[in-house]
Amino acid sequence: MGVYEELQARGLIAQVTDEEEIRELVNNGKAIFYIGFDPTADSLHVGHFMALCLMKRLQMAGNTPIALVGGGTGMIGDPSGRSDMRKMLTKEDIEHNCECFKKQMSRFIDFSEGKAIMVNNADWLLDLNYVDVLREVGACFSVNRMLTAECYKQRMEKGLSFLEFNYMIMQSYDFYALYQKYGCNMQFGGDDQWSNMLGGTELIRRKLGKDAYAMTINLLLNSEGKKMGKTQSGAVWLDPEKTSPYDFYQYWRNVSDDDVLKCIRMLTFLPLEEIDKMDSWEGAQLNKAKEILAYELTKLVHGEDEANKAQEAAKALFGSKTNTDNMPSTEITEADLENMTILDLLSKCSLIPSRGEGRRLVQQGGVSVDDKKVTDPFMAITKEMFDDKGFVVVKKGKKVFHKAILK
RNA sequence: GGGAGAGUUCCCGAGUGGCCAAAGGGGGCAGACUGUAAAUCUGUUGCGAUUCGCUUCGGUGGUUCGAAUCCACCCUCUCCCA
Repeated sequence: MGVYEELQARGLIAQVTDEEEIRELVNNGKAIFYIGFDPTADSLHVGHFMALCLMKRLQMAGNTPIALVGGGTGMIGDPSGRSDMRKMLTKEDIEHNCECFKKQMSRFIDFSEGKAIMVNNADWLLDLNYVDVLREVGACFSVNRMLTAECYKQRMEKGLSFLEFNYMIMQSYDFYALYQKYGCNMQFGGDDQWSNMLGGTELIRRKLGKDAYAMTINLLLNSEGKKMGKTQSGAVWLDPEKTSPYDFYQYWRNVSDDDVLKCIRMLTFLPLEEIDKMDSWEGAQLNKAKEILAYELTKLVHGEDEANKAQEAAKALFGSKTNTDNMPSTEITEADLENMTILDLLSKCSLIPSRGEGRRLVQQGGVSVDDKKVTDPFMAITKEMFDDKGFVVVKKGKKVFHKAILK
């Protein structure tokens, strides 16, 4: 089975421009492909992770990936599939984010000895001359056609600025530039990028009379059709500073039944035969599959050590024994203990956004300290509580554990 | 440039002088039930406090005893015309 068939079997492939040709190139390691990442934040997230995995799979099959960091396109902002305009980032932010991206990427992809290339489109986009670009590539685009593109649909109702409208042209220009510079013959990306990618193949055809190909991968959607990798507090980040390995593990540990297998298939590197066996799992066994998913992903993103720690911490907390070794923790001092109530402790550990929220939690029976339910929002936290072990375990709801360590 | 309309709490969306910290829904959080799932039911959801106070309805001023609600100017967006 070639890598193309594997991608297919994993449910990753969404759309392709020319199946036969792409299969041929990719399976024989002849593809030089690029995937673009716009620096919209200071860390990559789960959506990017899928693209990185795709890169890795193809790289392992002998193809050459080009990771493109969007220092130039980030200045514009991709309107694809969005109903509102992105917040404009400052140049400094973009540069900073690019650096963060580069660091994280090099942990996943092997850039040594020309096995992969990293580029930044700021290098060619920022110096473009407006009139030259209009004459060189602007003439190749039909506004009529562009306006019918799927990616602008949502914006046709709420408004689309000229700035964002040009995003497609910039991305097309990237492909065109990479084709000439590196012989890049393919572009991959999330399915929401389809229109932008077609713009590139079209431009290459018109300007150079050559064929280039595009392929999109399915977005990771949950059974309700929403993008996965998002929590109420924002994205699930790959940066351990922004989403701890434990939280990362927990996110996947808690996916719904309907989504486990799909996630394992799309995101992990487990052999397909093994995954197919899990297909028939139900009930408690299916719950086991979630554990596998969480462990595998945490291992991929944060390494084996962190994955083990996260798994042990989770097992200990949700199992019977109380192994507190790897629990998220906060240090408090003796001075903090002065007149400290449970509300103070909760906010010290960042478990509540406001004291009112904490009060409510206690009233509804959602807080416990060392396994004893707290009923009084003014319960004093005293030094004696820390006596035997030097820390106290605060539990919020059923799943959030935190260790307060007395320094 | 001319005309019409809109901007409300995390989101959608009611409210058009006092009874409004603001209906309803979504989402979130907590409780029950469970498999750390889903579904369901219950409670809760601006900030601080032991029956109270404080800050919010695009911005700035004004009218009024009192404004999310009325007036003026400004900003942003949508639509129609150019």
